[in-house]
Amino acid sequence: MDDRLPELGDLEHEVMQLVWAHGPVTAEIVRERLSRRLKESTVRTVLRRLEEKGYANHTVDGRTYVYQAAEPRAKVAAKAVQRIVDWFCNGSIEEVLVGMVDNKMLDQQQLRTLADQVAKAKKARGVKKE
Amino acid sequence: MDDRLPELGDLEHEVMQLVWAHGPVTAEIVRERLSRRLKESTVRTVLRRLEEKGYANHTVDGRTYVYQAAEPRAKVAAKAVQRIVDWFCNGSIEEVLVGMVDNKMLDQQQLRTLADQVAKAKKARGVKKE
DNA sequence: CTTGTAACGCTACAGATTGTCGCATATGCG
DNA sequence: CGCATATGCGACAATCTGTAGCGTTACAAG
Repeated sequence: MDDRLPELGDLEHEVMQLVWAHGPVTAEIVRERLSRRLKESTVRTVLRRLEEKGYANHTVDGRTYVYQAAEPRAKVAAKAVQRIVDWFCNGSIEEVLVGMVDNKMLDQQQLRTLADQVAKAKKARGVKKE
Repeated sequence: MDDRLPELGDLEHEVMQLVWAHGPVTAEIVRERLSRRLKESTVRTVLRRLEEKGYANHTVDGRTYVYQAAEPRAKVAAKAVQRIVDWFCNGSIEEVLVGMVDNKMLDQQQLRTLADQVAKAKKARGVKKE
């Protein structure tokens, strides 16, 4: 339930973005929305590999495969960040965040807002647990 | 000044960790401290590639190359995180952080401590800046 | 100046990824 | 029961990475 998802290539990433943003999709749909114009088989291969990697699932509707994200985007992003943190620092998120502030990527006001937002979110759904 | 550093392989990463932790080092030093026992040429290749990728610099001391990190670890980590954020979300760090909280990777207390720490750090050295 | 030795970089190479397809195959619809 | 079509599979080239062997160069001793 906490497996390390493999990294994605550019195309794979673009496809996942579509899946996340557009909800359940077919290879055809993805193909249309994609920036570059590719053959269907190409799109299918990517979708299949995405599923192998654990990023997506598919259900069958008639003879059509419908893909959807296996995990919400935010969760995947969070895991990715967690990995960065583990990799570089001693798992110290603080160090990283401070680094971001140092690099003007995030200011303290943003952090404060964030903290509140998080607290609120936690209270809102953290209570009912799961 | 804000170039996207290429990603690192496992060995490259381990070497960078040594460089960051151990300060200026020679290929020999790295070789000794490394977990796996490799040939010197292997270590040198890695160091050279690390330099090509912009992670390290080297100066010459006599006939010996001395490598050191081009950028502090925290900064690189911050950039990596920033990339994740840009890649996955709309650049919304909040979304990612909230996701981390949702996944029990970070609790609000930690966030609060962090916020304080950041504020303090900013006051300490942020004042003399702009 | 010649030569041995140590420190370098260059080139290679195999294995894993990733982007891209062509093609044989399976299957629902009319 | 055929046909059109949606799928998967196998392939291939380009890259990236781990790992080295080797030829080259520079400095110190003879």
